[in-house]
Amino acid sequence: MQTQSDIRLTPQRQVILEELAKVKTHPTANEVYDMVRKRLPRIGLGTVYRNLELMADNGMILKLEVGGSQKRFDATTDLHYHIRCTGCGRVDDIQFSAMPQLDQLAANSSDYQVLGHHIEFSGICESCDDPQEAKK
Amino acid sequence: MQTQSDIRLTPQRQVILEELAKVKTHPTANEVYDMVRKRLPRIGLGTVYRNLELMADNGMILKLEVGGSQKRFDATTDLHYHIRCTGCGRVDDIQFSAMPQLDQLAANSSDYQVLGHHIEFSGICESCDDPQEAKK
DNA sequence: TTAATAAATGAGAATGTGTATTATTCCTAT
DNA sequence: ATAGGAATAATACACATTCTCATTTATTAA
Ligand SMILES: [Mn+2]
Ligand SMILES: [Mn+2]
Ligand SMILES: [Zn+2]
Ligand SMILES: [Zn+2]
Repeated sequence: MQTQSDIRLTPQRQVILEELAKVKTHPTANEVYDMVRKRLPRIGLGTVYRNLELMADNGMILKLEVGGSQKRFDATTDLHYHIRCTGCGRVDDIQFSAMPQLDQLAANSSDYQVLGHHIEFSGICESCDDPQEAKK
Repeated sequence: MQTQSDIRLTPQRQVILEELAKVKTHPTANEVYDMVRKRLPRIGLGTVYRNLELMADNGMILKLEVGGSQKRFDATTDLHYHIRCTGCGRVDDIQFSAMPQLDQLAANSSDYQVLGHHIEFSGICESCDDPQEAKK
């Protein structure tokens, strides 16, 4: 039995992990593809999707199913929350400490076996808040 | 100025609203389409999408951008939280009281103008937890 | 009431994200 | 070196959602 299964560290997987770890932007699969392609020009988009999914299943990275039409990925796997700009779609971390005790509350008030939770704030980021700034 | 703008209550919109209000299941656009079609057999799927979107923009209903590949809709607009079954995808309400003060916390720890938040729990629903039950 | 104008609809095409298929390449273990 | 299994690249496919536009329906102004 292993949740952290022994997945083979192919060159593609290594580069995907490294590039994802470099950024704090919670990139989409396509954005990861673009980053990775600079180092592995022949990699396929399917490989990126397949491996991001696989790494998320193995707990090596997080798959964020936030608002908007695309899933996003996060190299930081400890429980933390996010805010999404309704203007431009960017996703940033929210720094205050997580509240794992919420899971117990949810378990008490439902018939589910609760596995976890995520909080997604929405708002307007600095660039979108200040159109003058953007025009300059 | 009106957030709750004066949207015309066409027969299509009325039926969409009524059918959505009937259920507690947070249906997808397609599921709403199926419900509505029993009363308005000639309605177009595009009309359902267009009006669900418009009603959500006007605060008449909620659009839930939860995990999974489809958006879901909710006739209950006051702040409350949801849990999604990772087995079958169903979405239910979580009954404990909302925490609007979280928005202030998020505002303090970010550069965003915070507009709101949503909490999505994940877990296993009763039917999915009990395969025997499902087989019967 | 009627004519003009505007808004909404229905049908279907188009877009975009993500998944499945498959032949080929790459590892790994004998 | 060889055989079996795993991973990849290319591409086809699925499907949720949006877009386009001709037609219908509602509103407004004579
Ligand atoms: Mn993060
Ligand atoms: Mn609800
Ligand atoms: Zn923004
Ligand atoms: Zn379930």
